[in-house]
Amino acid sequence: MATLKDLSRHLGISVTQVSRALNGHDDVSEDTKKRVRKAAKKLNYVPNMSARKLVSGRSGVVALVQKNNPDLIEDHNFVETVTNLSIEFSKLGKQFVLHIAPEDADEISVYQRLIAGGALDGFVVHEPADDDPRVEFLTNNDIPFVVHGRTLGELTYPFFDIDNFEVGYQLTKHLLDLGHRRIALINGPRGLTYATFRVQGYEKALADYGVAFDPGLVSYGRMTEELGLVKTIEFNSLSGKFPTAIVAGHVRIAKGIYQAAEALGLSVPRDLSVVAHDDVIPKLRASAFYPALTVTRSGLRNSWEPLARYLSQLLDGGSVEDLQSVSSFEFVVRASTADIS
Amino acid sequence: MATLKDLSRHLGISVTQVSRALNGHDDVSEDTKKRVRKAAKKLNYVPNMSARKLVSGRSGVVALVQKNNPDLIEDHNFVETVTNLSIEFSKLGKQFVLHIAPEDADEISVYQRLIAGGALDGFVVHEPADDDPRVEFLTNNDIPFVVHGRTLGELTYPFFDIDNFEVGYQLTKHLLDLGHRRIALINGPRGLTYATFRVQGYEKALADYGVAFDPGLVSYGRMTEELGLVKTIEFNSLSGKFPTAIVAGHVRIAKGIYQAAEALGLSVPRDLSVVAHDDVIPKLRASAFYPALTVTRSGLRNSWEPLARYLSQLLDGGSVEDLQSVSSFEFVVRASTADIS
DNA sequence: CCATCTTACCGAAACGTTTCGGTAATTCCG
DNA sequence: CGGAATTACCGAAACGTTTCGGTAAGATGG
Repeated sequence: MATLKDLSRHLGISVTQVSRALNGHDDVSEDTKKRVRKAAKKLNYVPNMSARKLVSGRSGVVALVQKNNPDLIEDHNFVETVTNLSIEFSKLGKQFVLHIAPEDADEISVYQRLIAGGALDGFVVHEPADDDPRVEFLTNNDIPFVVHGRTLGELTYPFFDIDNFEVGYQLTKHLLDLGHRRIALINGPRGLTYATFRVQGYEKALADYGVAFDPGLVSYGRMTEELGLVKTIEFNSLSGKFPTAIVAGHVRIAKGIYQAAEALGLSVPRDLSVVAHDDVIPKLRASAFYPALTVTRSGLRNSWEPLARYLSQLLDGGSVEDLQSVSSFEFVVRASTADIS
Repeated sequence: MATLKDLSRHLGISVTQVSRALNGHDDVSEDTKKRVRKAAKKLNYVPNMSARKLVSGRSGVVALVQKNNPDLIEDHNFVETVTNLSIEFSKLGKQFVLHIAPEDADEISVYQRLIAGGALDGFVVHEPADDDPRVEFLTNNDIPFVVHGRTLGELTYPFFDIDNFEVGYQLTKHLLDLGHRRIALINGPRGLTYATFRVQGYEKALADYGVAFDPGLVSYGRMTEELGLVKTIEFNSLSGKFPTAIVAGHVRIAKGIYQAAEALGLSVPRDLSVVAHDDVIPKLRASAFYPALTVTRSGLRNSWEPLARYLSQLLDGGSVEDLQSVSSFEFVVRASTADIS
């Protein structure tokens, strides 16, 4: 474990110059920089993080805090988020810590405790709600964070999101253009911003086509196959009001809808049109559905790199405006919708 | 961000005494300790990790290093390990970092780099091989680590494992007792210690019953449904040598065997007996198989807590002998085997 | 040629904690 | 009563880094 002092002694120059040389400051001659770098490599020098952190006040560690729950490990979305953020932050030379808080913990106080000791520099906030208390807390306390998605309030923080209003709008519009008028929506969990945006897009499309909004045709829940299955069957029990088309918040939900249709003896797309949003999960290909599923497509995998980068840049003093993006999506028409006009 | 100096000033005693009071040293009066603790709470004092680490040489961070690979996120076992270790280390007040190394990286140098900066205190080694280079490296360099499983060499490190030799032995013996003589084994990946132990147990049982060992009846691979399916069908193409029973290294493999049996028109257990080892994965219940699967059972979930604790205790100077355990398992007889004697 | 600027360097302080060595004041014991 | 032990405290140094303020030596310019 060589230190700066070792290098200094070895090279016959001051610790100051060694430090500045390695950090690329400009009041060190090129020649000295070269010599220092060579010696550092030779002596296998690695900067001591704790010391660096002590003086800079930074730890180089970022975290995602998640309340524990029994289904957490089964939550494919969550697992993918954690794994990929871990990879991306590794690339940026930062440590990414998953901090699981006890199920009954007050999340806010967990953030407080973690930040206070200087053990952590910032956070990634996952699945934000319309009016998210975590975002409010972190903002008020000037704690650096980045959001995967966004809240409905003022956007004073870095985030990466896709245009979920437009997702809801386009999926619904596509069905309206085909003549559908009874269109159901099986959305994500109520209160999460992406679900809110999607239902808003859905409502706007209906309004643009002069179709009345029927709250009975909108349902919310965790985006699983089961949700699609159960809700579709529930829609069926609405006597005489079964929708001719369903917008699904996720390909997984659509899978459940297909199952329900089969159970109910309905044919997709003849009796029921289905569209969904596709996050591009490797093991769940919308194109492999039978009939192939029409989707808005926007790879979740494109979000990890910007998320990690945004937080990193924020910590390096980047300005928030440069660290926000709303990514777009593709519309992929396949075989799961019928023209009934 | 209150510091020790703040507390010292506030209480009118030296920084030294404040530090010692909070750390429970015995040359501080009970009265002072109480006052200090109260003030610490009041001023919302949280020790600065970087400073503490700088002097102690410890960072409070432990890691699991894993080479990236395309299937990593799909690897349920891996994900469960990471999530649960994260939870357990959180409980112990340590940060657990998952460090994903690039696919082409030299794992050893990753360890070296991480440990050198003082950023990490120790490692968890996952899925050890018979003669694991990571274990060798970490041992030689006196870097603290704990192994999930163990290697074949000298056990000079903390580990938590189950008795996989006995797993192999008991599963095979059970089939032998029922009169089976052509018994196949579909094992985990070749070279991993648990797979090695299991095949040794399998061979020993055969030997004890005077049955010749046939290498053609043993196969290795990642423990997936697909492996069970493919290998069973391959066994079938061995003309006239189809086994009457199969030992599966994992319930998932057994699932594939059941599928293959169905495809081949074979009935379990009439035409083919099946036994497996059961890690007790929530979504994969051996008792829900039809026919219900006979297994050796040993919950993977019982390993996280000891693993985290062992590493923690090792870092606190615990002696290795107290930090090793080979856990046992239950034998659960169900309906997947037939007596053919 | 003198003043100013630039280049390349250095010493010392600072970050917040732990710990080593030391010291008064009190208690104990024969 | 006098020396030894015990109790409760403190100052200063140390961990390894960054950075602030300063300084010589040489280059530049009018």
